[in-house]
Amino acid sequence: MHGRGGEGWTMPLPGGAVTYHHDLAAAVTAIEADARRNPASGDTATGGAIAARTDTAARELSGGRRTGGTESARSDFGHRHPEAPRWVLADAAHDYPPLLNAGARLDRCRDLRLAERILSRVEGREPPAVTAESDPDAGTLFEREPEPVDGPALLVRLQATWLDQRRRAAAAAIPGLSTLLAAESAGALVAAEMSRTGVPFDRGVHDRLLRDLLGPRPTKGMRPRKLQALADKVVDAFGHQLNPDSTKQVLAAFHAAGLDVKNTHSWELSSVDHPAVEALKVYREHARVWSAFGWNWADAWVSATGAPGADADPGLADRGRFRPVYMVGGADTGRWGTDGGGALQLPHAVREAIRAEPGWKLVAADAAQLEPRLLAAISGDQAMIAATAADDLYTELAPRLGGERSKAKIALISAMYGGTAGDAAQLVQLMRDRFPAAFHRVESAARTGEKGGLVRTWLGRTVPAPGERWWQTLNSEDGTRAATGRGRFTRNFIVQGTAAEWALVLLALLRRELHERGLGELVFFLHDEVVVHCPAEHAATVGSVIEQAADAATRTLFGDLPVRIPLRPKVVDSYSEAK
DNA sequence: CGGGTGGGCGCG
DNA sequence: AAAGCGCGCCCACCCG
Repeated sequence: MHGRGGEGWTMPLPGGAVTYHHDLAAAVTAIEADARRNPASGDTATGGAIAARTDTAARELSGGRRTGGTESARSDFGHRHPEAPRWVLADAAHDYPPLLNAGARLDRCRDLRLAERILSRVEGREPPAVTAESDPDAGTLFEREPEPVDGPALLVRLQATWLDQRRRAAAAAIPGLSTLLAAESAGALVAAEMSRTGVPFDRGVHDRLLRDLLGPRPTKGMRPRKLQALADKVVDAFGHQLNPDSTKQVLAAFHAAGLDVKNTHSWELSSVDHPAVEALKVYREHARVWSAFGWNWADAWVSATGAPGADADPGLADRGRFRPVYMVGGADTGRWGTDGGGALQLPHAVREAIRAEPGWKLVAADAAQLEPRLLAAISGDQAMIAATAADDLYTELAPRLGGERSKAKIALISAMYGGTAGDAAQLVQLMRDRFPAAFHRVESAARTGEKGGLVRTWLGRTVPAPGERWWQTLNSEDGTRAATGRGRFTRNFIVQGTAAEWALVLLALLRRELHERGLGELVFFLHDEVVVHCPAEHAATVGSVIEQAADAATRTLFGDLPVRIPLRPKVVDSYSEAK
């Protein structure tokens, strides 16, 4: 055992002994280091009030089954230290930040909360709320009434939960599932680390952008000067007082002007001939920047860099870090969401404020046409897979999909989203004729969804089962509409969800490589793009590391299938220069 | 007054 | 109830 006398308890459990440590962060650091010095010591078990490592976990998820098949090798992502601990956490979003604050970094983990959601949906159920349990003998974290436990009792519960999940994952017999669980958990570590690191942000640049757009920061309760001028223009155009923020008042004003508009969406107003339209559009665009990403937002979400001496250096006085909170798997498709900070909706108008610190660079990389490339892969459509060799998939496919790049794009996007408007329906028919396998893949996902069935991503993430209400409305007009809507959702789910898991594997690989080679910090992730902040002299290396990580992610998911998913890095000083 | 909903729009 | 998927966040507005 690695538990040292007086630091905690050790107890034998069905899946292997676990040790509880009073000072978990210190234990983590010591055990991680020991695992590197002595990779064979995989039978050590330890843990703490919020984390447990089991020897069963270590064997199961790393060395033990490596010879038995490709699956565990995939879930290790080619790990250099396959015997290293995989920490079992009830909820990394809650449990990992304190460890980071104490200076402990986890190499890899199993996040029981995230795994529970994936497994529940695989089983066609909704995940229960996360609870820490009272009765240590009763079972898993996710049963019975919530009542907090800690110390050894929680360890027992963690152990039981892990064993229960392991059994259910095996019973599901989905080849990619353990890879998905590992990738989701790696994402939880990345998210916590990125929130802690933060995106390098220059408040001086942000203030200048806001001043150019809105005028100086107003006193509380007032509109900025330029925004007020836009509001006045709207009022003048209508010829009477109204609040441009009020949809109701704006709609009434258009009706009073004799214009029969159903709503005030910008696309609806595009066909309306009235002097207020242009002013209103500009007003709303600027008002959004002000309210959602203005000075108040920066006050709330941008904090000190944490770098020593930064406060003393007047040249760095405006420097800070944007620290949003990410929700791993926040969307049903597995995409991340944000719980404050709005990181995933950051408007281009303020991206210039995201700047590398002196002597450093940002390496921003995005995957071009990620979803159609993945559709090619998951459908096995040979012709479309061959086309992924091209840098621009739409241009490559244009001769076979309507002749122009823009038409090929509509054809593919409409096939993936279920679009029918305009000439989409006709272009989707071209998809059916030229790429039948890809077409059939999304069509069958839609049909399954319409009938209330379950569809899964490539690695096995599963769509939520329809609720009772859905079945009750089945033979009504509401039911028809619900079925159509669910078909569109499941159609898109298999593509968007597979893209999300490709990105998770990419993050896992990139995180480890950057850390092991000490190249830089992962600071931002946005569905299909990543940003690394690194010393200028490492920027070129980081670029190739990103490209290699993308290739490795593709191989992890699809093996030798000749699909190509390039991630093109760009070295910049400001995020606004990317793309 | 506080919470919930809908409109509108930012991002991919 | 949208041009077709997934989100978050702000405001106005409505309700209790």
